[in-house]
Amino acid sequence: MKDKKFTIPDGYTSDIAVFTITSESQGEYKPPIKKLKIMLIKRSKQDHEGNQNMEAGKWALPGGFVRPGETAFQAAERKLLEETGVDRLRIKHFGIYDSPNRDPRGWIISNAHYVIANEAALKNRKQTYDASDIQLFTMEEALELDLAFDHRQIIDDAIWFIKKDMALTTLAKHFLPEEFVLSELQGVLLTVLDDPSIATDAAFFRKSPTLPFLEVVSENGKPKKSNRYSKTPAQLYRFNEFQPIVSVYRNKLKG
Amino acid sequence: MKDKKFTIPDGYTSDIAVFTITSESQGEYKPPIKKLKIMLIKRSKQDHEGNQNMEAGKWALPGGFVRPGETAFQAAERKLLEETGVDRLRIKHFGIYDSPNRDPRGWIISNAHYVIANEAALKNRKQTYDASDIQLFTMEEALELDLAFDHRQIIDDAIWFIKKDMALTTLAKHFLPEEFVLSELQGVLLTVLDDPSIATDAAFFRKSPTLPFLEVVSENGKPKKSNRYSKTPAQLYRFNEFQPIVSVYRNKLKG
DNA sequence: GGAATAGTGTCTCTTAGACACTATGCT
DNA sequence: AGCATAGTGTCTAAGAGACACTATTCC
Repeated sequence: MKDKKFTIPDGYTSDIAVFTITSESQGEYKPPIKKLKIMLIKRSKQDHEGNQNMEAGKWALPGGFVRPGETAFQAAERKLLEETGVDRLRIKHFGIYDSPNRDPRGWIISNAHYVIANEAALKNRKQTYDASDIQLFTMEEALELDLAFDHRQIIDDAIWFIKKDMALTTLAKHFLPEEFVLSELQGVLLTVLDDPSIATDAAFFRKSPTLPFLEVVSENGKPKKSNRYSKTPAQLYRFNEFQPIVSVYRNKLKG
Repeated sequence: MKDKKFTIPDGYTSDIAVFTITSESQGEYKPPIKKLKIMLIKRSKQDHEGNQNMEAGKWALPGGFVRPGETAFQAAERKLLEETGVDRLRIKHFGIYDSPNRDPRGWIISNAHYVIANEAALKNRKQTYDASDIQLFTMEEALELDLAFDHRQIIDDAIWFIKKDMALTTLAKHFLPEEFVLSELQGVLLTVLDDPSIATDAAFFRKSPTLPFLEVVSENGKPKKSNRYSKTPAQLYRFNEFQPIVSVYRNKLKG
């Protein structure tokens, strides 16, 4: 770079809020209790190159510096794998944090991403040189921790984006297996949304089959059912590619 | 900064897509023709400090380098004022562009923002040292220009965000005067959205008064009317603070 | 009266929401 | 049979969409 008349940042990082929904079994033929959780790492004393780590001992979002030749997005993919052993997840950028004093090391710009991990995908998470511990926390737990940098703010914002995307898009599909039963979908939605049309069984079971982005699963021309969460076999559904669009000028509203 | 083990970007910039809706009068007592336009600047040969400017002569989004002690957001406000003389507008961040080869000068990270400018606010726009020309373009015109850097992509994305926010939020209010008539709102929405419930007069005029984020304007206890666009006086409305929320699991959908 | 914009009356069909009811299969 | 989950029947009230109609004002 020839022209240095302007000032350049001291660092460019990517942080990732990894969300999952855990299922706690309530016994056979019962739907499990689902909870939204976020994965955080405990920052170790040194990074994997032997340098002292800032904010060691505090809980933080996985993430780190973007390398040259990389976009923040690619860095997020790489760091997620490096720090947690988690791979092949959809990453979505949702914000940028560039306040000059957010990091004591200098002017560090952070890209915030969120990711939905199927609970199973997190099973092979591991400790790394950068993280002395990795754990899942509920939203309430996470916001009470002593968090590094401005990660509390980032997590707050991430939660808001998850809720918004859950209501406005078919995001829920990333929390579910390919084929699922309506009570599973209901459980996922209820971890984040609070709406009578979802919480009321009669309403939800009647409405769901008409949703254009859901379709029933068939096998040999017969509707495919599962009794994994109930004694009565329940219809299996899957998401199709339909991208719903809503508008405040068309529909009934909630404020 | 003591630790330089990682690589730092060569620059950090803010770009702003300034949108406005122009009104072309069709004569007295007629609603004007409204069009969504974007303000672009023609990059001059030198910047205001006398340095050679990259991509001179091409059309580009207003924007520039973020200064130390500044966030990208604050830089967007400052550059908008510097380059266009436009002030006091709401700026919204919508994306980040950090591909390593997007700018020939090096690894330049750009924050993309959009802004809604009332047409009147753009009236005092001016040429500056950085911009040899400033003009408004329709979306079709803008996407046919020879645009600097990856600004075509950024503009494409900005259009998508404007459409989304227009449908999902009360964004339309920033394109309208404080008090407005339903046909004005309809005109604004139709520049971006295409929906029978908006385009059909009977449907739109019946639905609008029930929208919770709109309220009728009164004066001395009487409904306040205007005949600026019609011979028959039309009711004036304003937006209130209601923030509508929609969900794909509740409402009728469009794909 | 004619033209143009701003609405309203009325009808039909669909949907939301509530509540009671049936269906299935394990123990 | 009892229990828990998965639905359906039926009613009511509200809303969407279509089409014709009225209302106001200027010329």
